[in-house]
Formats: sequence, C-alpha cells, structure tokens
Amino acid sequence: MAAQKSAQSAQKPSGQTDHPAPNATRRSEKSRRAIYDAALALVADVGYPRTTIEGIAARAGVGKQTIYRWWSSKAEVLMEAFLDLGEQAAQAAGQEPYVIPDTGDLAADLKAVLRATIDQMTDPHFAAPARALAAEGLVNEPLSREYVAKLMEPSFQLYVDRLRAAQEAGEVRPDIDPRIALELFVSPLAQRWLQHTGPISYEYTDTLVDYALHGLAPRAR
Amino acid sequence: MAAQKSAQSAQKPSGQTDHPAPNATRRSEKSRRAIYDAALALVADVGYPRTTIEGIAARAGVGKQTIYRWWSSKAEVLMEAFLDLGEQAAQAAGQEPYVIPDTGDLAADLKAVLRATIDQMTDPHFAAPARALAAEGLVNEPLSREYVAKLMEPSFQLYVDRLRAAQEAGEVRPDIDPRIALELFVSPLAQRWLQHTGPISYEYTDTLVDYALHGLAPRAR
Amino acid sequence: MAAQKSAQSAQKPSGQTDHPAPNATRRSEKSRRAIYDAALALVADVGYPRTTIEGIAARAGVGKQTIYRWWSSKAEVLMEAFLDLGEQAAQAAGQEPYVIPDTGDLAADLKAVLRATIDQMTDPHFAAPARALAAEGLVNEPLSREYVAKLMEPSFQLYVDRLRAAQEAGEVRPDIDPRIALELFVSPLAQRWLQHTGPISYEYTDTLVDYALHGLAPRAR
Amino acid sequence: MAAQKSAQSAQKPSGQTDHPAPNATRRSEKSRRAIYDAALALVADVGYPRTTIEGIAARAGVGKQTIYRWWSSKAEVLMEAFLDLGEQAAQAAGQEPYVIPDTGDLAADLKAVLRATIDQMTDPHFAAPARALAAEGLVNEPLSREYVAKLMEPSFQLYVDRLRAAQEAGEVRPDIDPRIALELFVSPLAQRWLQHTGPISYEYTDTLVDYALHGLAPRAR
DNA sequence: CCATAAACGAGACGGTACGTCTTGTCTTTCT
DNA sequence: AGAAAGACAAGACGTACCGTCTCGTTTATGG
Repeated sequence: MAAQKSAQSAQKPSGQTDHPAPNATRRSEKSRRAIYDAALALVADVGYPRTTIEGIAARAGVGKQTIYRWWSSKAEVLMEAFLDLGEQAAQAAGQEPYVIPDTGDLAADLKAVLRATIDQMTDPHFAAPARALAAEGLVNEPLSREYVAKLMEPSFQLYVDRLRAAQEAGEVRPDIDPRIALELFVSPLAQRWLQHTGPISYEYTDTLVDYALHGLAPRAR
Repeated sequence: MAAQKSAQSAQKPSGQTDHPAPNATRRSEKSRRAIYDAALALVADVGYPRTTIEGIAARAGVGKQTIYRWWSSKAEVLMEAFLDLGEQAAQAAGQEPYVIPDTGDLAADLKAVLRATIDQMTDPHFAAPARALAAEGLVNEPLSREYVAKLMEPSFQLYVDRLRAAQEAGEVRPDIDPRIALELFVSPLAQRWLQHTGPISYEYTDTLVDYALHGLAPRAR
Repeated sequence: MAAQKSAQSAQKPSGQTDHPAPNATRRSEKSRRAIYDAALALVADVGYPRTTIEGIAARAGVGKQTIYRWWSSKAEVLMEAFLDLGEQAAQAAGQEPYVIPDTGDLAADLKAVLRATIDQMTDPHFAAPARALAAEGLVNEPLSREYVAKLMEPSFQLYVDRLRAAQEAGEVRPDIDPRIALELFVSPLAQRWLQHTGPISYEYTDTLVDYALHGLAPRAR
Repeated sequence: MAAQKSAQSAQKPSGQTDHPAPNATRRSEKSRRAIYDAALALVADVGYPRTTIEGIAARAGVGKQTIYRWWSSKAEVLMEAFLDLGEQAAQAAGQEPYVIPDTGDLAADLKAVLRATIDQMTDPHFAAPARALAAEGLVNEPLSREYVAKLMEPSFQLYVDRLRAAQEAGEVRPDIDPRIALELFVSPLAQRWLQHTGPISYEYTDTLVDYALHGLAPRAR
C-alpha cells in the first residue's frame, strides 16, 4: 500500500481500434505531466465518478486524443498518475524509504508501520485516487490485477521480509506462512478504511498487532 | 439534483425534484419484483458498469419513471434487490439459518462458517451484486454506510455472539474485543475475494482461524 | 408499437442506426421551430460549412439527439427549415401567390417574374440557405432530387403553365416543349447566380427573354 | 466547360502562418504529381466530402505538411489537380483542340460541341472533380471566381468567338451579345447536369440549339 | 565534393465536431 | 393517481480530421 516501483517503460496501447501504435519516443512529456496532475486534481476535487476524460483533457489543456492515444480508460490514466505520484514522493523523500524497520521488537515495528499507513489513508492526496482505483478494480479484474501487482504486492513483500526476519529471530513461529500472517493485521485495517466498517485509530491497529501476535485463545498452561 | 434526505426508513423518495411524494400504498408489487429481477439479472449478465437504469427498465418492462419514482440511483435499486434476494433465500431456507453453530469447538465452528462464506462468494448469483455494491460503496459513502449496516453488521454480530460464548466457555481470552477479533479472519478473506490479492480455499480460511486463535508468536517459553 | 400518423407528408428516418422510429405525435413543436430558426440563422450568420449540428442544437436550446431523432444530416434540417420558411412566407402573403401573371403579353410577364426572382436572390434570408442546399445537392444526389422535386419543379411548373397558355394564344410555336423552353431564360440566371459567371440585373433577364423568344438568328426574309 | 488553360507557375502560399515562404525551385515534382493523382482518385472513389487532406497525404505517400506548404485547402489542391489533368489531356490530344469548328453551319457546329460536352460530363474522371469544385464554389466565392476564370471563361470565349464569326457570316443578328447568347444553350445543359433538373441527351442539346437560334415565338407575321 | 539548409515523410499535438449513449425530467395516454 | 412509453435537455463517450508543430532523413545546390 506504500511502495510504488513501476517499470518505467511498459507501454500499454490496449483497447483502442488498432491504430498503428504511437511512437513513444515522440511523446510529449509536458502533456503527460499535465494529464497526471489534472487526473489527480479532479479525482480529489469532484470524485472519481464525476471525473471524465473530457474533464481531464480540458483541465490539462490537452486534446482528448492525446489521452486516448496513450491510455485506454480513465482508470488507466489514474493508475499511472498514482504510480507516478508514488515515484515522485519516493524521490522527494530520498533514500531507502521502503523497508519496515527492524529494531528487534516485531510488535513495535509493525505498530509503527501501521500507524504510518493510517497517516497515508488520512491524506486526501493519497486517499482519493487509491480509493477510486480500488473501487474500479472491484468490478474490472484486469485493472485489479495491475493494482495489486504494482501497488499492493510490493508493500506486502516488505511485511513478508520483516516477518521472515522475525522467524529467524525466534519472534514468530517457524511454521507460519508470512504471506498469510500479514493479512491478519493489514486486511482488517484495509477493510475498515475502504468499506467504513469501523473507525480507524492508532489504538485499533496496535490492538490488531497484539491480537495477531498472541492469538485470541488463552495461553497454554 | 435536489435535496438528499438520508435513509433511515424504508421508502426512499430522495433525489427527485419535489414531487408530491408517491403514495406507497398504490405501488405496483409486480413492477417492483420485475425491477429487482431485471437488476440482478443484468448485473450478472453484463456487469455492473454496463447495467443502466434504462436497461433495467427495458428488461423489467417498466417505464423509467417507475424506477426514478421509488429509487434514486441504480445502486439503490441493486441494494434493495440484493436485500430482497437475501430475504427470499432466508424464507426458502426455512428457520433460524442465521446463527453460527456452537459445538463447543470454536475453531471448528469458525472454519465451517468461513467455508460456507467461500461457497457464497463462488455463487455468481450472490457474488456479482455483492461485489458491485461494494465497489459503488467505496466511492459513495452513504451507500457504503447502508451496505455495512444492512448487510455486513448483521453478519458480524453473529461472530460477536459466538466469540462471546467462547469467552464464557474459556476458549477466548476475556480481555479480547470480539468486534475486532472477528476481523482477523473475516477481513483477510474479504480482501482476497474483493481485491484478488490471493487465492481463496478452505485450507486458507482454516489457516486464518488457526493463526488468529493461536497467534503468530511462539507459545512456550 | 409506434403508429405513424403524421398528416402532411414524407417522413425520412433514413441513415441512423435502426432505432424504433420515433413517435411523431409526441414531437415537440417548440423544438422544431427553434431548430428551424437556428439553422437558418446560422447559415446566414456564419455560412453553411461552419454551420454544425452542435451549433444548431446549442442555438436552439435543444439537445443534439433531438436533431438526430428527426433528421439525418444538417442538409436535411436546412432543407425542411427552408421549405417551412417558404410555407410561412406563402401564408403571410395570403392567397394564390404562386402563379405567373397572364396579361396577354408573354414577354412582359416573364420579365416581371424574372425580376422578382432576382429580388429573391438578393435577399440574404432566402439566398443563403438556397445556395447552401444547392451546393450540398451537387455532391449528394438524393438531397438534390429532393431539392429539385420540392423547390424547383413547382416553380418550373408555373412557367410550363404560362408557356402553354401562350401557345394557345399563339404567342409561342405549338411544337415547342415548354419544359425545355423555360430553361432558356431560367437556367442562365440560375447559373450566373450560383456560379458567379456573370453579373445579374433586370436588364440581363430582360435580354434573356428577348433572345429566347425571338431567337439569335435573323428573322426570315 | 472544356478548355483548361492555366497559368503555369502560380504559387499560392496563402493562408499559413507567416513561414518564410517556401522555395518553389526546390519543390518535389514527384510529390506534386502524387498529390494530384491521389486527390483525383479519392474524389472519384469516395466522393468529395469524404476526401480529406489526411487521406490525400496518406494515399500519395506524402506528409501532411507538404500539402499545407503548397496549398491552403483541399479545394485548392483539387483545383490544381483538375487544371493539371486538363493540361495533360491537352498535351496528349496534341494540337489545337480548343476551338469550336466553323463549318459554316452554326447550328451543326454548336450541336457537335454540346454533344462533346455531354460526353465529358459522362466521363467520371472528369465529372467527379468538376462537380466537386462547382459544389465548393457555390459556398466559397473566391474559389468560385478562380473556377470560373480558369475553367469556364476560356470555354465561353470559344463560343463567343464562334458566335461573332456567325454574326459576320449573317447567321446571327448583329445586335446580339454573344456572351449572353451562349448561355441560352450552355446554361440549361449545365443546370441539368449539376442539379439533376432533367435528363441529358444529344436530342436535348440539339433541341436547345434549335430553340435558341430560332426563338420560341412564331416567325411569320 | 562536401556542407548546409530546404523540403520532405512521419506523426504527435491542441482542438472541434461528429454521431451515439445514458441520465434524470417531463408529458401524454391508458388503466 | 400510478404506470408504460418515450421525447426531451444535457453532456460524456470514443473517433475522425483539422491545421500546426516538431522530429530525423533526403536531396540538391553553392562555397
């Protein structure tokens, strides 16, 4: 939910009537940036459903065809804009931001990361497009796969790595599958955020970590 | 494009220009049923985004105004259709279906319920509208609140009840908040289903229950 | 389903994707009038090529679909608008305007009618749409046939009638075909007007009539 | 309607934003020919309205800018292509084709020329662009003036010359203005051809010549 | 005989209009 | 009065061309 790697090349001219495939070397960087900015701004301003390709084009000062030439839907535009936003943020933040700290105290480390995640969810610049893409993904499986692969799995991998380190340190049982384990605290937070199934607070995520690490059942005698 | 009333009751004449408010006693039951059926069928057939109010009206053999008179959006229509579907199923299934069994073995009971949930998620009659409503909810908070209140919280309450029984039986620590605890196994499954973040299987949900009950950390000293 | 009542004549739902055929009895008279007015005004104001269906719709305060529902092209719209303009003018002018006078002096009568025709050609309200329709017709044969049948042939018939009367009065040779004869003076004027092949004046049309009636060759000895 | 003289040089870099004015000596003859051919072929194949500058460029294997560098509109392109076609035809036909024969029998000579004109009108290679240019001219006065000056007046001049010879030979009354007289038979044919106001045949043009020469009115006193 | 500047092919760009589709409102007619 | 039917104003969709503007690549002298 945080890391955004991306392969910078990756043209995807899918969907259109089979035009000869545009020449990416001639692409206008200025227009691309303007489109990203306009898409993100519109989603934040008027919401995803009322964000239109015409609106993005108008706000970016760009012809509609320039959008259709490079993307196949507003969801694709927003996806790339959001990925780009992540890269921008990453570069601005400087080095090695995307590792979960390892202080030797797993519980503390996880609580810290989840608190940071809550902060992201609270930032409208991040939350509006993330939520919009998630919504679109629910109903558009290819987009969902891309969303998961580019935005969620990289973050999940960080948890996997930290949990494996914890296993080696003896803080987590060796038979635990980290890829499943991480969902015990990540998924509840995601669901509360996306579906408004409950309030979100630091206390809540701290509790999730405690429950997940020590279990619901009483400790053995 | 007028006042948004807010839900609380059963009729929702919200949205329209202030017409005298339709008289619900004269409402055509036949039309309502036809609209429900058409909405569910279309969502299953062509997907939610390509389901339109015009399409529902045409398929139901109903005037568009008959839809706009009683609902404010296709999401509202689908919500009621889906709720109705649930009631139908409940009546068909006969008595007391909505309790989590209490065999005295919490783990087994939870695993059984989650397996049944997987079965539901696999049934297209259920999955298509449920997913569509979830998607709409991500981006439409009032609808989301209704969705949670009418469809999710009642289910969650069953888990809360079962977990409280388990607490009294000493199977769950007394300091655990059941409302949070249930998310340890429910949310991961929901996320995998909705966002395709991983495969779903009986084995997976069994694992979730085990991890949640016994925790990730080693038990013994 | 949709009964086609429509008293006056000639519906042409040609061209569109086969929509169920609109019900003409429900048609908005107000919109039709607004569309006629807008089309004629735009052609006069900005010229035919820069008159667009979007422009007509906007100026008429009408949705584009309302135009596409009833006409298949801007040329059809303009044709009907122009025909309607003619009917309006006819009604305003009162009774029986459309006969060539018969004073017993054929030359004088023809000269008078041609002078009136020049006056029409000079009136921008008439000239702009007439010229536009003629231009479109050159390159769009079905429209041209309609233009000729509805606008030109009725006028030509008046000349035929007058020339036949002249034949009976001995003013025109009996072996002359009036349908061809009328072109000797009508076509030159039309060509000068449409193609700017020469100046137009009362003197010019008077000359045409004289040449046509008495021939270019010297009178027999 | 037949002779095509042309002024051989005639650069017209009008219209563009003030680029340095292209150097005509470096112009690619190959491209020009390809553009002419493409324009004529497209007008014949798909009709004038669906002939586009992009289409011409693509068919000619030429960049769009090469067209915009030398012409200001598709009408200009077509005009030059058509003029060039005439020159080609003239050179192919060899010497002195562009005179109306003078056999001493004016009626016979005119009938022969008009029959030849009908043959031209029937040839699609000639008819399609001629009609297209006429159509454009109806609505584009500068083009029309060019069309008349370059394509029509030269032909008309041939009639004027022949009629003057006839006046000297006593076959035409000396007070007749030949420039007007020629329209008595030329314009009716042109109108029938362009506007489909009637069928075209040798018999028809023969009749026109007879009517024009001898008049509609009875000869004898 | 090469240097250099133009015309050239290609095609991306900001735009406008197209003709279609759907929305939510309004109106007519039937029951 | 509710409902079926569907016309209506509005406006977004995705496509086609417009005319302008780069990009390298010929090509054709003229230094």
